[in-house]
Amino acid sequence: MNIGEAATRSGVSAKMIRYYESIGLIDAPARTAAQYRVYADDDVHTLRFVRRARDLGFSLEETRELIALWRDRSRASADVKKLAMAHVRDLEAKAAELKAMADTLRHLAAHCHGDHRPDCPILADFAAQAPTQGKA
Amino acid sequence: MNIGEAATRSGVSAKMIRYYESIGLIDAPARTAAQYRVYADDDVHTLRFVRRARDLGFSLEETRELIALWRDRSRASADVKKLAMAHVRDLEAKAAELKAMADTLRHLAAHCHGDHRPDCPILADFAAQAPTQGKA
DNA sequence: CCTTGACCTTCCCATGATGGGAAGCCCCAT
DNA sequence: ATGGGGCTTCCCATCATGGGAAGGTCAAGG
Repeated sequence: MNIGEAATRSGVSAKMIRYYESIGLIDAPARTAAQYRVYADDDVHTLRFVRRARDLGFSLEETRELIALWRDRSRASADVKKLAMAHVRDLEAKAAELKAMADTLRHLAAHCHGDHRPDCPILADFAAQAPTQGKA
Repeated sequence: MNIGEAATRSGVSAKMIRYYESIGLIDAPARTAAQYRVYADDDVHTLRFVRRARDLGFSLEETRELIALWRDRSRASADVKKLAMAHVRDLEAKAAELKAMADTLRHLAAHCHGDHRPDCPILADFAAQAPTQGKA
């Protein structure tokens, strides 16, 4: 099949498929005489694997490692689990960070009248002195 | 003061100060005869405002709007609150998304032995068919 | 057989925010 | 006057993705 069909079937855009090939994340497929890339079902399978890893927030480099582990029949499941759990901690840390920002802002907004008056604790906070340390 | 001191005092790197100036987020400061940028206390104040907005996850474009609102004494606090709450929802949505990924992965990892054996439900899930729809 | 349109190819550019580093000038203290 | 640190501009890299141009290809229908 051509790249368009592989894209549709895998959920990875043709643009990205070419890119993944260029960085060596996936193997270069065979070509027709006219240089068209030709994919097999197994390639689509790999692309879906990549898609799933990306959807779960793994970087392309991490995805590269995951593919290697996937291909390596002799790897221990502990290796995979270790990588996965490290990523879980990353994700949770980032989520917590975003949540903290949201909470701070929500708190500031709660004290903002939100009416026609100009006074606003949100901007007042932003404009307050002290970068991080206390004491200007 | 020179850009280095403004950077230290505001918590914004000299590199970023120049960048913010180049995109018109902040005003171009006066220059010495030797083209050195000269900042006043008020400029540091603005830079700290930007820093705070960035720390709370606002994009530079949103920060631009916030500065405009900050400078506009006649704006209604409702305008600020609206922008802030929209951002809070953004942050919370992103946090929830990351949390969902983490939960999914944590769940998969929970079923992974994590020992010397090669079988791993994590990779098995990644390699499973079906992109998003059910049914291959 | 030729046209049309959908598909493919490569190549370059843009995003958003930031950092790194080079080449060259400037300023102050010793 | 010399040295070192700070300043200037300019270009490049990151990370993952999309947009689009210019040109070749293939299949279907007239």
